[in-house]
Amino acid sequence: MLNLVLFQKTMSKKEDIQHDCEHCHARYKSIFCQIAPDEVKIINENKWCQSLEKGQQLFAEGAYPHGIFCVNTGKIKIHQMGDEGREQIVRFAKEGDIVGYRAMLAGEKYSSSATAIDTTSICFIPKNVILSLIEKDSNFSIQLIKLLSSNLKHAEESILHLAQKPVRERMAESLLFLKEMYGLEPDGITMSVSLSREEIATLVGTATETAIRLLSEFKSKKLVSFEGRKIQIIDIPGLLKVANIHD
Amino acid sequence: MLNLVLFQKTMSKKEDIQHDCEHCHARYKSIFCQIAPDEVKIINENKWCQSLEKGQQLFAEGAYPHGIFCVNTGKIKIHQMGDEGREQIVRFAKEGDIVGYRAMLAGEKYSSSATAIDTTSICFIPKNVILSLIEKDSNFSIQLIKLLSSNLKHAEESILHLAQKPVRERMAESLLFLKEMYGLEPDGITMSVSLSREEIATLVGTATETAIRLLSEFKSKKLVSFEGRKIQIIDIPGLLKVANIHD
DNA sequence: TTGAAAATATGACAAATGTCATATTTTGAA
DNA sequence: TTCAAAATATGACATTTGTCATATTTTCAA
Repeated sequence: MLNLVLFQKTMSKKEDIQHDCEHCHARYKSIFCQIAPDEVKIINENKWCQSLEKGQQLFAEGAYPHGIFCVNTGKIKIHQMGDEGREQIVRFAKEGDIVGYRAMLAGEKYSSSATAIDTTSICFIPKNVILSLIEKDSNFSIQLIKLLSSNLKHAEESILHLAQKPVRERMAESLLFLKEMYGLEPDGITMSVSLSREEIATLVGTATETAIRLLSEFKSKKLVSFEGRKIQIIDIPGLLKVANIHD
Repeated sequence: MLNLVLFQKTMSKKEDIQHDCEHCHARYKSIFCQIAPDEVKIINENKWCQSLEKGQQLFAEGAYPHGIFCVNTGKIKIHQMGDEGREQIVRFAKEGDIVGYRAMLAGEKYSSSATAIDTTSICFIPKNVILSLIEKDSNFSIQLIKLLSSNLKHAEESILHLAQKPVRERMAESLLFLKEMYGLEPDGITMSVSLSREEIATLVGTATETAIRLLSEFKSKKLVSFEGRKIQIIDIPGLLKVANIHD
C-alpha cells in the first residue's frame, strides 16, 4: 500500500480533481459500464485521477505498467518509435476509452507510448483491481475481449491499407477516420481534433512534406479547407471517393 | 442441436478422425492447456475434427462464425482481400493456435479468411462451449486476453514496419519471421513452410515481381538459397542486418 | 513588440517501388 | 509422356513517394 501512496503522490498535482466513478459520464461509455455497484465502489476507492496538458506523456514505450488508464475527457494518441526515430501513430483514445491495457494484461512492458493531444483528464486504476475484476466478473472479461478484438480488427485493416493503398487514399481515409473518432465542432464542419502536419503524416504513414502537399491538393480540390491546424471537412462524398471507399 | 448435427455432417468427410482432447498434443500448447478435466470432456464431446488439403479454405471473409477452430497439425494463413482483389496475409497459425476467434468473440462477421497452406487437421469447437467456458473459468478468459494482446502487439508492429521500413528490410524480416513461426526441417536450414512468391509478396506487402527480385538478390548475396519454393536460410546474422534488427 | 525557433509550404530532384511485356521454367492434368 | 496453364524470372520503363534545400509563416517566450 505504501508503494501505491507514493505512486499516487508522484502522479497527482494540486489541480487534479478526484472524480466519483459512480456517476462518471465516461464510465457509462467504457468497459466498466456494466459492472456491479460494489465493484464501482472498489474502483472508486483505488483509482487516481490526473490531468494532462496537450503534449504531456502518459506512459512511455519500455516502461512497466502498474494499471490501466481510463480517459475521462480529452484525446490521447498511442504511438511507437520507428528505427529512424520517426513516430508512428497506431491508435487514438477518447472519453470512455481505456489506454495502456494491452501491455498490462499481457504482463509485458509497454510496446507503445501514450501522449495527450489535447487537455486530458484520466483515471488510473491499479493492476490488482483490474485482475480481480476479471476473476470475479466474466461479463467484464467479455468487454475486455471485445475491446481487444475491435482494436485487432482495426489494426489488421491498417495493415491491409498500408500495404495496398496509395498515400492519397490513405490521407483521405485518415481525415474521415479522425472526423469519426473525435467528431466535429458545433459549426458542423471543423474537426475537433487538432494535429500538426507531422502527426498527420505519422498517422497516414508518409513523409511530412507529402502529407502537406496532399492536404494542399485536397484544399485546392475543395475537399477540405484549413487555417493552420483547424481543418474543415467540406466534401465528404468527395473524400470517400478519393479514399476509394464505396458501400 | 439439429443445426449442429447438420453442420457437422456438412463439414465432416469420411477420412476425418475424431481426436481425443484429453491427450491432445496440440491442446497442451493452446489456450486450453490449463482448463479443468470436466471442461476438457465437454469440449471433447462437442468438438468436431476436420482435415484440410493445402489450399482449402477454412472460412471466408463476410461469413458468420459459429465457433472457433483449433489447429491440431498443419499451417494456416489468415488473409484479407484488398481493393484491387489483391490478398494481404495478416497472421499465421500453427499447431495449438486458435483461428477464427476474433470475429466470434466480437460477435461479428469474419473480417478475414483462413486458408490451409499445408495439409492441416483442425478441430471445431462450437460458440456456446467457448462462451460458457469464459463464464466459468476466468483463467481461460485471461488466456484469451493474452492471445488477443499478443496478436494486437504483432499487428501494431506490422503497422510500424509497413509504414516505415523499406521493402528490402521487410523481406528479410518476413523470412526470419517465417523461420521462427514454422521452424526448419530436420536438415536445420530449409524452412518448413512453403509459400508461392505471390504469397510471400502479400506477406511482405509488395508486388510479386519485387518479391522475386529481392529473393534473387538475397540468393546472390548468399543470405538464402532456394530451389522453387523450398527456401534455405543460410546467413541469419546477414538477414538480421538487412532487416535492420539489432539487439 | 520583437526575434528566434518551430512549423508549414514549395520546388527540384533522387530513389524506391510498381507495372507491363516477355521469356523461361515448373506443374499438373489429360 | 506431353502439352497447356501457372508460376517464376528479368528487363525496360513509369510512377509514386521521399529527400533535401530553401522560403515563408506562425508561435511563443523574453
